[in-house]
Amino acid sequence: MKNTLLIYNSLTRKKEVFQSRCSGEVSMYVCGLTTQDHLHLGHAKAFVTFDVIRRTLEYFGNKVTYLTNFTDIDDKIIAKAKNLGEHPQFLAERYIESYFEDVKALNIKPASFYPRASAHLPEIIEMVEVLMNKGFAYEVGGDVYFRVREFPAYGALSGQSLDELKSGARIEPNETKEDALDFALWKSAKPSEPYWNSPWGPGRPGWHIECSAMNLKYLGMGFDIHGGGHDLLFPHHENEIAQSEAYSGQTPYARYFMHAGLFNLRESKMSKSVGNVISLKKVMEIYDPMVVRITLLKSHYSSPMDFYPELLDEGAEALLKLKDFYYHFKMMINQGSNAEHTEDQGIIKTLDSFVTRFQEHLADDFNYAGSLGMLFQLLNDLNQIKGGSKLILGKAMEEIVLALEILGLKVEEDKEVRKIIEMILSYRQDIRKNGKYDEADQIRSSLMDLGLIIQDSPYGTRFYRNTKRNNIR
RNA sequence: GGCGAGGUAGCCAAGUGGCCUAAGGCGGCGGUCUGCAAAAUCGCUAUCCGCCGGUUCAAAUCCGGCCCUCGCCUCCA
Repeated sequence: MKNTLLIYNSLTRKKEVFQSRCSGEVSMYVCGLTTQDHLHLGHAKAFVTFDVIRRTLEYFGNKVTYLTNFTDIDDKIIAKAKNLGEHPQFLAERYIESYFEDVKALNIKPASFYPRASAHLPEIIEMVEVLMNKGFAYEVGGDVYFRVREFPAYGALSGQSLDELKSGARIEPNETKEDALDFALWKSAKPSEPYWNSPWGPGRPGWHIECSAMNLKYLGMGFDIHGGGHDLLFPHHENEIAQSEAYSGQTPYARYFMHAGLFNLRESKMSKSVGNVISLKKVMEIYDPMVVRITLLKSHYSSPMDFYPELLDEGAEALLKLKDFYYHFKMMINQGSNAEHTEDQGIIKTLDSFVTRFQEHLADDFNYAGSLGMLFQLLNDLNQIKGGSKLILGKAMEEIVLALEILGLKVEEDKEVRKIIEMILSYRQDIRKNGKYDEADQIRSSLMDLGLIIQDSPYGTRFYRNTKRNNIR
């Protein structure tokens, strides 16, 4: 693609022209899950965002290496496992499984690798040792801390000086640290806690070091895009930069930092600690997972999103519109003629304009909300045409399918079940021809009770699954 | 206190100097089409982009001031 791709880079707080480390290849890392619970809508927002970013980069002709991690060593996991009388690794494993179920339902493309913190202890320990040798870290009673004052660029990402950070400090006083802002690279194990052996005694890695260690191992310094939720900007990403650049002596750690806006529930961020979480699995019991996806796609990735009661219903209606068009248009093509049609030239023009605008929005900092708007605009335009040649209508369909693919929206489902329903509908069509409307309406109503939408049209009867399960009567 | 984001129709939301007398989604009202239903379609639903000034031939978009909302600074996607 010849589009110049712009990316808002949190490092410079500006949109920049994207240039990857190697032309045609993009390496990206997305801070993944701390495996302590099921996913909620906030996770979905971040993960869907970076999935579309990845798909867009691929669409623009890049080969993308996409990493997302599991932080499966963590204080909360340990605490929760202890509560349940379960081994922390088992607990982590359950949530990893749950994660895979959810991201699959959301049609998030698989990552190239899913590195786990627990599988990278040697790399982590090596990093900490080097940081100590270079004077960037110190040990106190089995704990190792990063010495933030030794790293002059500390605070660059969050736009804060050390003193500013300190004055806002809600940091627990800790006598053992040289500076309140120093953060843990290694934590000594308390009795009965799981541990790994290290030069500083039994313990476990601190929170931030695992991302650095895995990134440096798989992607190397200066990889292209580092993503995550906006809540990770400080301290997590700030600390990652400090420890990675201090360790390697090179800069930058990552060329572009990108942050997805947070999902808020009634004015407070949806996070574990506040407890106002909407479980993704619960939402997906009620709505088609694609409802979640299209809802998240309706606003800019970097904007925060507020939850309100109608939010998902609106997405459900929007998805229905997409599905209805898809099946309607398919029938129209099937019954189209190969002959040229008076509308053909107009359709070509409409398509060209759509493709241009769709791409322009994506190329401008992945404005998928704008692109989705263009797609709906195209649907409205195509609904107005009286017909077209099979060839041109087919081309339009190809563009739509491609657009849906980039946005990761699946509208077609279960081919097997479709055959059975087609048989039923063909019977219904016969009796309709004979004027037996009461029975035909009865069949339609029964199918709708099963969660199907049935639409009679001059092209035949189309059907697809409803997007909201409690619409099922 | 510091840093950041934002205020666009009934709701959500894109647009950030002229293509804007402002996309798109949801909703509402009226018409067309239809065996019915639904979908679709047509018309109407912001003469205006938080407020006040300024710059400019031209501003929702730039500058200054004010008001308000949200997030981060503590574990979090």
